[in-house]
Amino acid sequence: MATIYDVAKIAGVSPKTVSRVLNGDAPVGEKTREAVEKAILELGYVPSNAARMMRSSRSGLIGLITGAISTTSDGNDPKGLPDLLIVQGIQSVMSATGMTLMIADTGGSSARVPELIRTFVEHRAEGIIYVADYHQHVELPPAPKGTPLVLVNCYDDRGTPSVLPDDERGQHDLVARLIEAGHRRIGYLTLPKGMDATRLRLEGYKRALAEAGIEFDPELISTGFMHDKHRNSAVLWDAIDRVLSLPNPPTVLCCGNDEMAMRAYGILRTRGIRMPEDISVAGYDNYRV
Amino acid sequence: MATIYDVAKIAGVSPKTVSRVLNGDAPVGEKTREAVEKAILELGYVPSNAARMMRSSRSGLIGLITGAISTTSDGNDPKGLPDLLIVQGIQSVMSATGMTLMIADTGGSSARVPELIRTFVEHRAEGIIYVADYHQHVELPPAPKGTPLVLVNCYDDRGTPSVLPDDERGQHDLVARLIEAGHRRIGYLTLPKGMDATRLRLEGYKRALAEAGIEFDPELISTGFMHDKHRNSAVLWDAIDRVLSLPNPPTVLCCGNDEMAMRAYGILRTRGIRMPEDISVAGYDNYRV
DNA sequence: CGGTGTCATGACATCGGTGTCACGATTCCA
DNA sequence: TGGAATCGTGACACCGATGTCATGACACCG
Repeated sequence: MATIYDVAKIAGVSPKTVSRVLNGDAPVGEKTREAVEKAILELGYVPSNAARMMRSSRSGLIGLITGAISTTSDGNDPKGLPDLLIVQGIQSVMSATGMTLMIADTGGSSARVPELIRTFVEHRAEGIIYVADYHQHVELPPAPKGTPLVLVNCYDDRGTPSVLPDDERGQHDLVARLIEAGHRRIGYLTLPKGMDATRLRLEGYKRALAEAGIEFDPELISTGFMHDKHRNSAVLWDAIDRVLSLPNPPTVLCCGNDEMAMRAYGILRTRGIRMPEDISVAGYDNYRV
Repeated sequence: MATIYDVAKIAGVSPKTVSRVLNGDAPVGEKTREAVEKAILELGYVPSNAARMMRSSRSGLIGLITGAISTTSDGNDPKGLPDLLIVQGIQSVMSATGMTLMIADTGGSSARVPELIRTFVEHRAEGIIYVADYHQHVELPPAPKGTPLVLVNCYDDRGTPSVLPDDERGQHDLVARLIEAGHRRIGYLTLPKGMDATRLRLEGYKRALAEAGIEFDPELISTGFMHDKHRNSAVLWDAIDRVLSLPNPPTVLCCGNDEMAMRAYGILRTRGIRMPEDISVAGYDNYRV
């Protein structure tokens, strides 16, 4: 691989002058510049990032750790946000900034995260982003000081900066809108218990009810989704059964994610229930099929 | 960020000895090793890949360019293979080899590929892999010699090594099996014309017929899928209509991808046609919902 | 007991760029 | 017209690792 010295020799100038042509950080004579550019093309010279980085101690790298690549094609996980879309967004911002985004996938096991962080630190990444599969609590090794770490879709105990979906607010707004549309009995098929999103959204649901002066009826709440995807259908059937057989059934079913909403359509239709005449279905998430 | 000199000073040894502890490439005294390891922990020292790379000229990096991340969540593209799965496979091999995989996404525009290749070359990646969305022909800038380039799901004119799905063989085997199962009239709903996969699979279809001594009937072939996803449904309806209204309709419908197969199920059911009593449906692809 | 080999370690050069400083040649302004 | 500012360029050191070679201390062998 050609070096800046090779280019300098061919162009008949000093390496430093070649560097100036490359970076445009100091004036260079017209003829000199042309000679250098010709030599660069001739050799197919590409500067070494490693050498450049050593001197300037700026790597231009941002590390992104995610499980998005290995988990996404299995569309059955309970997800808070489609993480691939997050990655896309980050990617587009990066390319606009001139930084290089290094993406590393956990391959599904979060145990590999520390190892990946270390690799990024070895490369002196100027920042590390960790995008979790779904809204959750995480335990990461302490970020080496000097390298900012940002958590997306998750948070830890150390107060590391994080970007989180506002599940409480989102659910609140949805329910508030349903109330505004005249609904008083709002069934809610939740995500599995124990997930942060589940808890936060339930809080949002309750707050919206409280604000409208409607009493909270725990009978209307049912878990409709499991981590174990094989049992999902049965669980959802049961949950829908339960709320529909109430003496005073809900006029709308609010679903914890869009996949549930899709399935609920099917289940309700199978039972001969018309939408939206008999009951409405609302979903809060972002799922694409 | 701490350097090897800082560690050496604290441990009271020379930098070279620290290097030896890190790499284990020469014997180091027991007590010395302990002192060095203690100093490393104390400083949170992580060796700089850039410096290491300069000396050894081995980057341990493999660059992967793909559009998988930005295009996949829109599940309506005609795909030859689910490229995310390919990326996953590569990732797992890499982590087993101790190499670091740098993934860069094209953000949908293949025009960004040369730029990404350059970035990888600047990082002195030891190999570059380009994974295309679907089986296709591509035109890439010449790979800088010394850096092996591998194309996946695509090929060029320069004879660059590539990994391709064997569409001809796969379709042939599928059709051969259908014939074996007793089918003689095999309808085929193809991918859009002009795609390599379409052409190759059609060849496989014809070869299987020829081998069984069945005459090829162009009436049984119909394009059932468009790049323009808005028109997909209409096109598929028409295609199915056409083949079903033949005087001698097919006993099985072979679909160019699994999405088509899924939709065909729906369309056929809507028309009151039973499967597999009236007609069978077969798909060849790998699509997950 | 001298010579040869292994062990443990350090001095020094080197990888390929860039920051700093120096220097001659112009240009400019008072 | 003389001193100052600017331009164009090169010499040199330096970033942080590691390869090469040298050195001193022992151990072993005949």
